[in-house]
Amino acid sequence: MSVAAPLRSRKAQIDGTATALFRAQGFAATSMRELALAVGLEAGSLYSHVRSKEEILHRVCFGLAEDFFAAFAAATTDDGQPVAQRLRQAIEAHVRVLTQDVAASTVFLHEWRHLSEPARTEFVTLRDRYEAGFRALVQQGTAAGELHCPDPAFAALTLLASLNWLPTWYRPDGKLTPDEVAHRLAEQLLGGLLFQ
Amino acid sequence: MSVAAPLRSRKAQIDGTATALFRAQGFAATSMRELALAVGLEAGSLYSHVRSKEEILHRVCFGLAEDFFAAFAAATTDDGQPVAQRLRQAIEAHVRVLTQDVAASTVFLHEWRHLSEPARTEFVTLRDRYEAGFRALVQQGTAAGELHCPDPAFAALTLLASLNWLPTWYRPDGKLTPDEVAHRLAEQLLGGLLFQ
DNA sequence: TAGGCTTGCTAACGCTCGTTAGCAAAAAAA
DNA sequence: TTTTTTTGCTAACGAGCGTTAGCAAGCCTA
Repeated sequence: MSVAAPLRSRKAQIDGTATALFRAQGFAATSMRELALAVGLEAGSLYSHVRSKEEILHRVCFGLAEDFFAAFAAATTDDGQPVAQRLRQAIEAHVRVLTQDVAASTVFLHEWRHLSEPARTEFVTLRDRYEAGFRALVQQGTAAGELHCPDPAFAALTLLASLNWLPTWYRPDGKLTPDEVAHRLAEQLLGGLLFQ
Repeated sequence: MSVAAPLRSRKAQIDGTATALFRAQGFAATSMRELALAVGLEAGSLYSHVRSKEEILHRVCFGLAEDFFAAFAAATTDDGQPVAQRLRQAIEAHVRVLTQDVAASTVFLHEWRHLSEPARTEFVTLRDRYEAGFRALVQQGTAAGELHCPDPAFAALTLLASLNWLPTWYRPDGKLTPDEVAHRLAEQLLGGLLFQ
């Protein structure tokens, strides 16, 4: 039995470090030698654990996509409640995934462009399907008279937009817990800023 | 008098083409040879018009920063009106700058990280100062009882966040004019989605 | 017409990139 | 114990990078 068993496998450690570097500098501006140094290996040694640089990006992007879909499904399957409530839960679920791993979220949101085909197209398709889920909720809510907006598709788009800038400013060590951030965001987006 | 005088100077053409490439692929993933090809020159010839690759990025980032400051100032100097109205105008002004040149906006929002010091720090300082302008508006509006939010700083942050995702989805040839987009966004963010 | 700036070319510089081959030690499996 | 797998190293590959030097042709000014 090894005395100091690694908490994470080397592969997971490489993925995590790469994610942090991709976030800070971008995929293209991060070299395998840089990654190796951060992990404590030589450049060539990385390839004992990882097939290529892009494979890491692929895993991060599609891994997070799964997280988003799972969270959305869990938040919206309860059909008993009003649509607005389910939308609120979907918002909070989205924020929770974002805050859970800010680095991975940033990579998911910005670095997927560096995937080569066909992964890139596959990713965009997933992304569109996820957005369609939000759009459907807003549409149902509007139809049911629970929400008011001139254009549900537009509203859904800008709603997600509001959430997806979060990784650029959110700090895990800030004074608000992830759940508080999620709640306030949902409150502000659904209720608006105007006093009424 | 030359028959086919260029509409833009070569330098402006290079800046514009580079901006489009930086937007589509990122600064680091765009090579000077690629840029030269897109402009119709050889790689070395670019340096007759441009000092370095980073100089282009610098011009784009700081140029747009000026645009944002100018638009914000013009939108908020009229002290006669209520704060909420001035905030609405600031939002619409921000959106107008974003939509005016989506490519440059995207570079401004994402690629500034590739500036080297001291330009990078200088840029971040400008960005912070701009955000502080919005924060002050929201704070004044809340103090005046025109806006209701638990945390003005948080609200200002997420307000700008909502706007800054726009370049990722906005299409100039879409069915909404820039002014309509600006108006709807302001409406939705200030009024919220909930029917009330 | 002469001089100097502007614009663009070709060729090359030193450097870094992602990745691979070949080998050695350690760890796990038999 | 022997064998196999895992992990890591060094060295190097071909390619692409940003940038520069040196030169030629075209243009404006005098």
